[in-house]
Amino acid sequence: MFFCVKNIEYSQNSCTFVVQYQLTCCCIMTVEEILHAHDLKNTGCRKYILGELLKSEAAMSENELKESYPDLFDRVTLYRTLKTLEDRGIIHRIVLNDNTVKYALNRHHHEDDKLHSHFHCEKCDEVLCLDGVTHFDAELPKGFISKEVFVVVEGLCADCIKK
Amino acid sequence: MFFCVKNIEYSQNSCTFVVQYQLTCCCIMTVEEILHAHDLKNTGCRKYILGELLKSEAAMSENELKESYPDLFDRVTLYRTLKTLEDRGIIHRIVLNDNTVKYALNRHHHEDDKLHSHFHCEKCDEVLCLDGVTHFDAELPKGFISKEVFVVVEGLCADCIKK
DNA sequence: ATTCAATTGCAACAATGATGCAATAATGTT
DNA sequence: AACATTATTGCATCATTGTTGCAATTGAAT
Repeated sequence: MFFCVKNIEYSQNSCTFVVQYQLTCCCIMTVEEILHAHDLKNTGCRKYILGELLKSEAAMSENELKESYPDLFDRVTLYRTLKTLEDRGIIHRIVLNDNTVKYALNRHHHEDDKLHSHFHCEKCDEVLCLDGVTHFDAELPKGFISKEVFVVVEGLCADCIKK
Repeated sequence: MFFCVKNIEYSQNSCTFVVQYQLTCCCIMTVEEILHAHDLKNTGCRKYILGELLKSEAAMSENELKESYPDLFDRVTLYRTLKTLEDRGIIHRIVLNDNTVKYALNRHHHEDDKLHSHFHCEKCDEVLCLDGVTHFDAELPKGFISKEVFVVVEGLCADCIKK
């Protein structure tokens, strides 16, 4: 199955991230279309989570997702839906150094990405995906190979410095 | 309070890590002496944890620490002891991308360290502190400042590649 | 040996991850 | 528009981990 966005053809398997990037950043597609593109049913919880994440620039925790409507969905439903969205490559989970977890949309082309870096404000707890240029080099012990690198930069965001 | 190791004087507050580094890597001091240097009582759980971590090159999880003697200490005691040792700067906790936690000795001079990087073997689950040269550069949004950077490199260790 | 503060074990609770199962909802078909 | 089928949801439930209070115990200074 192929579909076309902005005159570029993508197979659904190999390039959904690019499509989604155009979606979320250029607002060409709706939540429903994202789900359809990934062969997922248009259910309430999925629409809600994607809607919230699309509205938010920052990554969101399970609690932050529940904030607006605490009892809209069962805890397990939220948990399973987040897992499904993660498995399908629509969102990713970010594990912070304090052991908490946040979720964010995969707004970019992640397929070949091996470096996942995020910023965590120690004051307001906001988490952002670092989309700018990021370099990482580590000297590994002999014979070791690296596959993926996860980085969390802890610091203060611009808003919190002002205050 | 000052004390002397290898003809170099260190104030206890500012340089305990250096002392400890000499300790653990050069085997000048015992577990008891480490505890004494940090003004901590010589208790069973502390001696056990430090002993296990000193024996092990890799970081250890709570379960790995309990493996040899499952019922030697209460779960809460282990938890609190790990916290004490972390608070005193003797060990550090490593949060992996799968949400699990491991602990390792602060074998190096960590005071000015802002980059904490670890290797996690996806096959055998072993975690090592990356002591070699490690560089990290990230372009942060305008006005943001970074304080600490936590890195986890996921991959395969030499032993697991051979197999 | 005594004393005092620190440490430990136990009970208990919260938060989170995870699974089974029956009820319900979403989509393609008639 | 109703139906059938499969996926999704809510509920019950359990495991694991983080956390605190309190009374009993232990470490080490005297």
